[in-house]
Amino acid sequence: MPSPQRAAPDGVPDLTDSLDFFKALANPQRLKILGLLASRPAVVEEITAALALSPATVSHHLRVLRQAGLVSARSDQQYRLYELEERRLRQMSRELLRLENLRLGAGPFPEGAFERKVLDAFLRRGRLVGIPAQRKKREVVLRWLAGHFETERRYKEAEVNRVIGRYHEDYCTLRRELIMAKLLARDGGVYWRKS
Amino acid sequence: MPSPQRAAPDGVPDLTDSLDFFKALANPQRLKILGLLASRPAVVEEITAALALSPATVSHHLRVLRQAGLVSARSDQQYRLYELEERRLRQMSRELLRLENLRLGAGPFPEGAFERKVLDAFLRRGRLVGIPAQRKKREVVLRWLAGHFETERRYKEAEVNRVIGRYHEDYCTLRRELIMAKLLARDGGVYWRKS
DNA sequence: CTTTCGATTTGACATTTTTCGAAACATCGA
DNA sequence: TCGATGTTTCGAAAAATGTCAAATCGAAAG
Repeated sequence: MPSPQRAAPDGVPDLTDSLDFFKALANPQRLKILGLLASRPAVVEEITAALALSPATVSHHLRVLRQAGLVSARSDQQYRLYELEERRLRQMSRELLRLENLRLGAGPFPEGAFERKVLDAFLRRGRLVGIPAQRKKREVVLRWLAGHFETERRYKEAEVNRVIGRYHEDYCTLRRELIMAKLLARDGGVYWRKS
Repeated sequence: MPSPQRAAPDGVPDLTDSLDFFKALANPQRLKILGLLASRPAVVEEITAALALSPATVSHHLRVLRQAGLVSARSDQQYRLYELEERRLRQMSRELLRLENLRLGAGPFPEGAFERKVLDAFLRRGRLVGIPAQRKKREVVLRWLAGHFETERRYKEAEVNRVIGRYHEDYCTLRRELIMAKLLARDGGVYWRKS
């Protein structure tokens, strides 16, 4: 069984489980071992002879494979017969296909991480200390700024200037940028928040 | 592109290719990166912010993923947009299912490796220097010995003893063992090779 | 043209992984 | 019981990998 003690809660596939699986496959000797076992079950010494490795090393590799659920072992006399677990291969093959699982496994994309970083850099005590030159970052700041306008409300130009002025002295540039970014719309002297 | 320069000859899947693939997946950070990219393409800095790693490290991981064919990169302005290569995932998912590939990748089971090792240990200048006590090894030696009898030919007991005697003085024990192992059959005083 | 910014490469360091010999187990044969 | 045999565990050395800071590269902004 592939490490049931750290099963993930409730449908969220455990990243650790997949990780063990891929780690087990991420080694040439272990791939060869699986290739051998794909033909038929075998005892340690046979694998040792086939790969020119020490018994200790082969035993180690088999342990890794066993913990990944890729092989199973039966004791026969003084021997240990290792066998490929094809079910596990099929299961992980399916797992690989469903990208949804990967997505959940890593958690949802932290949509705000980049934004937060930018705002951290450009905000001091709630005020903008600069206007990013980079388009991507500027957009972040502008979206943040637009968030301080109420939706469904119409502003006179002086009101717009005052709102922006709370965060930066250059309300003139910023107001223009907000318009260009289509975050604010204007009709005559009246402004309102868009989107 | 997944390293086309070391494509394996003629249908035999390259073990190295699979190895790169699994190595790329055998790391928690890289799994997370794939999880993020499963949602949507992203630039390096976004991933950096999401994983709390240095840009250098993220860049390194992305290189590994790219060489495994798992992601592709497009240059957009000064940014680099990384995208998940779902085709590659599907392809390897299929690959994983076909154990035949694994089998070929590692080469056929060297059926004689263990046998050769045993015979190496018990043969000196073409003669048996002992009779293995272990069942498995003894069977190897007996099969080898039986190979020196012609099929479809009937031997008198004296002939059997002479043949065995070429390889070991204790033809008596060995003859009995060959019978017990059902490699030789006897009817009255006449022997013949079986199987 | 110079500066800035995002991305990559390089060099160094710490951690992990692979490997083997020696010792410990466990089972079988005598 | 004892000795032999196959396997596993332990300890240590060697190799590979992950990480970051600093240097470098390339494109965009001023």
